[in-house]
Amino acid sequence: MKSDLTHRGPPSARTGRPRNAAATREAVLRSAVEAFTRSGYDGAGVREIAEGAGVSAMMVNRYFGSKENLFAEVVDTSFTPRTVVPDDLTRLSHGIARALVHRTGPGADELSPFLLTLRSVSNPRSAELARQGIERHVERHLAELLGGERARERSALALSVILGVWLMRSIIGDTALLEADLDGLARHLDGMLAGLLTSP
Amino acid sequence: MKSDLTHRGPPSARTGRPRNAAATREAVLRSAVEAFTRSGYDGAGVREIAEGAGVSAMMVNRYFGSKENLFAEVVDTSFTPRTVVPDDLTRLSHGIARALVHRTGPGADELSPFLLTLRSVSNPRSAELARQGIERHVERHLAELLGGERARERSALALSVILGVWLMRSIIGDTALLEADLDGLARHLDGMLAGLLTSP
DNA sequence: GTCTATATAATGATAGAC
DNA sequence: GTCTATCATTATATAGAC
Repeated sequence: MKSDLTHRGPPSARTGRPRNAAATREAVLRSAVEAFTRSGYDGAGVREIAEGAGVSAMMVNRYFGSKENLFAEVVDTSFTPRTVVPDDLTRLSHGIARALVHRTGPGADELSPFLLTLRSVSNPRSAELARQGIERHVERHLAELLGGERARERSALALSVILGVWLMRSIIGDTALLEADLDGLARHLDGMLAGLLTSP
Repeated sequence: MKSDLTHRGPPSARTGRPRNAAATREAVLRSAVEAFTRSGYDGAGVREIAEGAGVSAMMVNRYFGSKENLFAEVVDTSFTPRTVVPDDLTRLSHGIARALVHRTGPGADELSPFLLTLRSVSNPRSAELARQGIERHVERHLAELLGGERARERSALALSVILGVWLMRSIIGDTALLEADLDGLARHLDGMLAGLLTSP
């Protein structure tokens, strides 16, 4: 059957994007961030990712070699902007607690490296890639910010709390946490993190 | 091809178990607990579960209707014995912290409702079933133990910490948490949980 | 009560045309 | 640079024999 260029065809016909390797790669990567964050490593298919980028499924392997390689790049892309752990130490626990409560509420933005991690840990390969992302990006950064003894360990523990709350509120949808008073929640989290983040 | 009863055939030939509906059901359920805990809802297949029980894949749907129904029973089975949250209030946070560190170390037993939950949250259906299991079993129990104001909310927050640590140590395998001094880790966790579990 | 065999759909990856 | 078409595999679920 001949292709109908008014409905199907190369990207230029559908998206206005010209045939361009870099632009296509970028579009696939962006679509992959969304799909993997929404459905996890196993739950997102290469067809779905390709469709989100307006290209055929073949392009995914063309530019990234395999689904696993694509996921590795997605992890780095997703962890690069820091939005939960602030850049300075003043009122660190307070800032993290507020951001955490705010970004795990209903209707919050659905693009977070923590969501990506939580939904991809059931597969050992993607879990390992997520581990590297966490350690190299947020954990190391927070540990440098903290300094003092066992900074790395305290940083990892703080991240455990962040991941646990993100899981219970955003993914599991625990009733008590979703109906809780937001200020009270933030106060509890602030208290827990403060004991961890202030040098022992 | 004719079946060779010395190698294949009904369960009585392989496992010594007689043809018995209740025993077969039980065997499938036990195998399913292991498989879902090891690989999560999407990662575990009915063939694999059936093989672990020494029966054919057909038996799974015969006795449980569908994979999803089977998972619902697995959640209840897995959450029923309480091993992390103790039954009395004395030194509650201390007991939880110690049990948590002990059961998330390398070589710890691999059968926990928290592992089952963490590896099944990427699928919305199994995540919802896990939510019900958490709320009806551990969260409610711990809240009753706590009493006081916002007991349910504080219970859910404590479970967030437990899940977060379990995730980072057992599943993600965070280097800093696996190499950390165990007593120091338990002390930090005790401190965080104590502020949460003692009435505000 | 349990089996083999099959229906149906979806997956990641690849070959070859244009 | 991108496509269509297809490969080989795997998934859950079901039909019918014994």
